[in-house]
Amino acid sequence: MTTPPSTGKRSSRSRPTRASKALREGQNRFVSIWGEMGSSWGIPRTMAEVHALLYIVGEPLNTDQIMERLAISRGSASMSLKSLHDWGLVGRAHKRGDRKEYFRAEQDVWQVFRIITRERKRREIDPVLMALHDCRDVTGPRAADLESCETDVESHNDRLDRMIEFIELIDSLADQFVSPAGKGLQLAVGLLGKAV
Amino acid sequence: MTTPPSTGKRSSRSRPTRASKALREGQNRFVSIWGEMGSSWGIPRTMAEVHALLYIVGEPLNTDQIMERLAISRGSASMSLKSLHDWGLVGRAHKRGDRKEYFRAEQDVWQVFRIITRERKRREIDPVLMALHDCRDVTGPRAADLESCETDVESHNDRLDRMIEFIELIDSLADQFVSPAGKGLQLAVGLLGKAV
DNA sequence: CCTTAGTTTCAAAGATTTTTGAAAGAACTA
DNA sequence: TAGTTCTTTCAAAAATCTTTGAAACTAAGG
Repeated sequence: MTTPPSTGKRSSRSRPTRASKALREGQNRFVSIWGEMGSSWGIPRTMAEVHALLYIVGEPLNTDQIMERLAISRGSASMSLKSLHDWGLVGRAHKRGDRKEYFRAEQDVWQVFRIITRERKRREIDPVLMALHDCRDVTGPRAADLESCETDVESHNDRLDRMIEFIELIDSLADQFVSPAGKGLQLAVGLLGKAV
Repeated sequence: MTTPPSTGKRSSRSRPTRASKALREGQNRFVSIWGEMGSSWGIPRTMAEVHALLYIVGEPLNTDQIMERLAISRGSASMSLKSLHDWGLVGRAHKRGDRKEYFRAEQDVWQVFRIITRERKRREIDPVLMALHDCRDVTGPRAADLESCETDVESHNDRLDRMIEFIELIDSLADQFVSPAGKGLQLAVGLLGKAV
C-alpha cells in the first residue's frame, strides 16, 4: 500500500537536506495547528496532536517515535492512541521483524470527517436529544391541558419543541454525511458550494 | 413584543401550582442539558447555562435573577453575560422604573445557530485556515522543485492540500448558512433531509 | 458634587482535566 | 518456565480552566 522501504527524509542516517528540514518544520506546524484546533472544539490537545502527526507523516509510527516527536510520556501516548483507535481514526499496523506496534491514521480527509461526525453524533448529539425528549415530557404531552390555559407552559413547550426539531434536523444531516451512501450529501454539498 | 405584565408562574406571590412546578423543573433540566452540551463542545458550562436559562425562560432577566437561579456569583454571571453579548446571542433590555439591566436571549433557533456558526467560523475556522496556508508555504509553492524529486515533500503537500481544500469547503458552507440569504441552504437542507 | 444602585474587573482560590511514571499486565522466545 | 520486550493502567502531580468576591468603576438622582 505504501511505497517500498521509502527512501524517506533520513533513512540512511545522512545529514538533513534543506527540503527535509522544511518538511520537519511543516509537520510540526501542522501538529500545532491541529492540536490547537482540537482543544478549542473540546478534544484533548495531545490526542489531536497525535492524530495530526500520524496524518501528516502518512506512514505508520510506533509509540516511541510518537513520544519522541511530541515530547510526551509513554502513558499519555498510549492513552491518546487508545482514544484515537476507539474513535476509528487510527489503525494498528505491524512491521516484519519488529515487535513494536505501529499506528497509522486514516488518510482520506472525507473519511476522517465522516468518522468524527459519526462519533460526535453518537456520543454527544444523540444523548442530548434523548435528554431533551425527557425534558419535554416533564411539562406534559403536546398540546396538553395540565390545568387549563397555562400559557407559560405552552410557550415553554414551544421553545423546547423548536429546539428539538432543529437538533433532529442536524442529527439527520449528520446521518446523511456519515452513511456509506453519503456520497449524496458530498455531491449536494459540492453543488451548493459552487452556487455561492 | 411579549404579552402584558404576563400573569407568569408566580407573579402574585401565590403558592406554586402543579404546572408551575413542572415548568420550573423543565427549565432546570434544559439548563443542565445545555450546559453539559456546551462543555463537551468547548464552551464554558456556565456560559452555556446562562444562555439556556435566558432562552428557555423567554423573557428578560436581570443579573440578580440569573445569579439566584443558577447559584453563581455576580462576577461569573457578569462574565458569562458579557461573552454571550459579544457573541450576539444575548441582547440588553431595560424596564421602566428599574435601573437594573435585563438580558434577553435570541429566540429564533435558526438564528441562534447561525450566530454560533458565524462566530465559531470567525474565531476558530478562519484562523486555522490562515495558519494552514502559512504551514503550506513552508514546504514551497505548489508543484515545487525544491531539490529535485523529493517525493516525501510532495506527498506531504498533497496531504496538506487535501485538508485545506476540505476545510475551505466547510468554511464556504458555513458562509452559506450564516448569510442573510442563507435561506437557500435552509431550504436545501430541508430537501436533503426528506430525501433520506 | 456627592450619594447610591448597579456593573465590571481581576488576582487568588477552587475545580476540572490532562499528564506522568512506575507498576502491573501481555505476548512472545528460548 | 523464566526472561525479555512492549503495552496498558491508574493514583498522584501538574497544568489548565473557571469561579469567586471585593475593589474599582459608571451612571443616575438629588
